[in-house]
Amino acid sequence: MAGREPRSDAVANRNRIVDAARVELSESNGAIADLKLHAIAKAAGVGQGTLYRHFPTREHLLAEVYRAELTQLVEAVAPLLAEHSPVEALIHWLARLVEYARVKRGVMTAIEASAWHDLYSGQHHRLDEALGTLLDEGKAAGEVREDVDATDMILLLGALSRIPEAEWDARAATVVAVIVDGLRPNRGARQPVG
Amino acid sequence: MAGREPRSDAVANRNRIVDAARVELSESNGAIADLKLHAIAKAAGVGQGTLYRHFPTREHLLAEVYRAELTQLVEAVAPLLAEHSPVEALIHWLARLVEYARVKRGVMTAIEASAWHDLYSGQHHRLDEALGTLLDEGKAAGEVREDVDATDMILLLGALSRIPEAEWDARAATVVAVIVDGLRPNRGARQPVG
DNA sequence: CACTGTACCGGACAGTTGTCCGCTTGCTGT
DNA sequence: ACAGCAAGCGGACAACTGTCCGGTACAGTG
Repeated sequence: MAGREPRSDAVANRNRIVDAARVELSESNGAIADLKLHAIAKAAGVGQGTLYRHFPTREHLLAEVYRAELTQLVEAVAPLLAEHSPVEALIHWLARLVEYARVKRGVMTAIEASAWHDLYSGQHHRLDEALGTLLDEGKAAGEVREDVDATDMILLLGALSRIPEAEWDARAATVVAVIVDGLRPNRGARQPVG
Repeated sequence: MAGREPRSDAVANRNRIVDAARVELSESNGAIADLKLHAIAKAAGVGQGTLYRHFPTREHLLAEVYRAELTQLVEAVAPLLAEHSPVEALIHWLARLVEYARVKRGVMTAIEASAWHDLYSGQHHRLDEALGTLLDEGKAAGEVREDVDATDMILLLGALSRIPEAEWDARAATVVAVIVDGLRPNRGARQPVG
């Protein structure tokens, strides 16, 4: 099941690619779309083939660059749940997500794409689990509607990744507020037409 | 303000481009990303330059292809508002949007991109107006929170465009339901952390 | 109808993404 | 040590997007 240890040069190359990406990203000031993969490969001293073998898509690379942030987000769930009610924990967690994304907009892209893509490769991304846990606790407490799952949340939160820099402060909070309010258990008031 | 009448050959070319795009789109069965602009230009018998002059981005072309559908959606607002309460009108309208998008997934892409892009060119897309009207009526009736505007809705509805074909039926309704419920006036229960 | 300017045409071209495949190199067993 | 081999490398290559500009032809004018 475990396959085999990766070769040492493969590991080294992988690290150099991520480092190069991080540098490019900080130099271009977080403009995700401006990442030139060819340039990254060159900066890392590897061929494009190597880059694409390690990171099939630009998003996989992004997710790796932001792994530290994503890990922090995942690990923040447990303490939040210990201290707050499920829904409050979710609200706090989303506030933290927004705060991260405000500074490093790339985080949102990484979350959206990586969690989504991993879903389709049949693996559970840790972020799915984080969101899933928050939602499940909320459902158990009767504070969250039953028909929403982590994937739905990722889809909805994807809206954040398309807020332009200049409007972030004005819109991010509103978008999150609408989503959170929409998670309330449906008391029959507003069923969509059948 | 009106500039000048477009030249006859320009009009003819524009039409042939849209027709060619429609054909390609129906042959590739609605796979938006598979549209090869080069191929469309060739099929229309024009150069790429001509294509790009008429439609600066792939989204502009898409919006034109789906203009009939978009117009129908816009024009459906008034009668819905005449017959239903604002929120019910909105719910019906969204149901209609989902129904369109179920068959022609490209509609969602067209809506998202064109409305969004037009917003930034300072023009009001008709779809913005449609959504804006629905929201404004809802606000006036006290049924919709004050802090949401049409742009927020477009951002949120963008979630629909990223639902994979296979999961459309399972997720579209849920996503819309969450958004609609989230539009309720906030009664102070779930303010995001300040 | 000839004339002129200008809106428009269309393909060449440059930049980027992503794939492919012959060559190289680290690992493993002897 | 050393040989064999699979994992891995890297650049050539193909595909697509979007730009640029010399040439074309439409539409007003005399």
